[in-house]
Amino acid sequence: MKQEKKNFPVEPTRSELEILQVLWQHGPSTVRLVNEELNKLKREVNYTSTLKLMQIMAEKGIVVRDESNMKHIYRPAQPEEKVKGQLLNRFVDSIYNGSAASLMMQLLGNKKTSKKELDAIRDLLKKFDPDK
Amino acid sequence: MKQEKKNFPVEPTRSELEILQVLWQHGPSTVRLVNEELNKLKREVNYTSTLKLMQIMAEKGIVVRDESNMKHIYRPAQPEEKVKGQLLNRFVDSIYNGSAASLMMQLLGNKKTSKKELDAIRDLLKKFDPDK
DNA sequence: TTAAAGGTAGGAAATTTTTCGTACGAACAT
DNA sequence: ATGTTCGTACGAAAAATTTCCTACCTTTAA
Repeated sequence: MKQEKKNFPVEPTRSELEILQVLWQHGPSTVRLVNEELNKLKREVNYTSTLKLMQIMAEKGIVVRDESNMKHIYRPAQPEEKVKGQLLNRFVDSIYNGSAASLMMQLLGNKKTSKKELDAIRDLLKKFDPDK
Repeated sequence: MKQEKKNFPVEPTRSELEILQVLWQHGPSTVRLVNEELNKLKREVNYTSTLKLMQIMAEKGIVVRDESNMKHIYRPAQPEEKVKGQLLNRFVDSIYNGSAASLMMQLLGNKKTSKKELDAIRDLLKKFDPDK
């Protein structure tokens, strides 16, 4: 086995991340629901493919499942914010050499970041450090 | 072939990204140099493995190589900022549902984001929109 | 001129990730 | 009771990614 029940879970693959997103958005769910969402939002994928992937995720400890009923209910093993934080850290480290400021720079120069978003960011910053 | 010379290049895999990082840091380089950096910074990897990967990247159009000399020189096909911008967009979209503000929030709450970084971010924000 | 060092090309193995077929059990409507 | 629907398990194929072996060419030092 490559990785047991490490405190720090293995990092999700691309497909696994898609599944996590559905779980985050809908809360604990059945495979059926997740699969339907994936087909709706992403690409066409077979039910058993999603099932298999979620089973694997359960093995890896990325999700936890409730088997008390026939329809197993899956939920993320870690809090959403924690997982996202880890992903963000990895991202900043690998792409921006660990510099959050660099990332910000790019974000601000980004066409896709709207005026509204910018304002929201400014507010956040004020709230975070009022004396400035 | 999966993707020709699309204007929008295929997205790099994890390993390919590591190679890009070396190229970004050192400028156009030989396979030898890249391989040495990978071994120094990341994990042990055989010379020909790196070579092969870089050849594949050239095929995909992620990098361009100068074959005029025996020692081929590889360089990123796209400007660093552009590629990073694309990666960032994908990241924000997939993890934060497209909300740069959400990402910021996480960044600010992050232990790893130092005081220094925060100050830098604030400065950036001021420079970006002085009238505020 | 030969051996050693260092380069590329390319096939193929190894690994990881993704997808799906098949088997089989439980629930349910008829 | 029986067939249809809906569920899980699991093996394995398919696809994508990563690694390395081998062949062979060029340069260089002895």
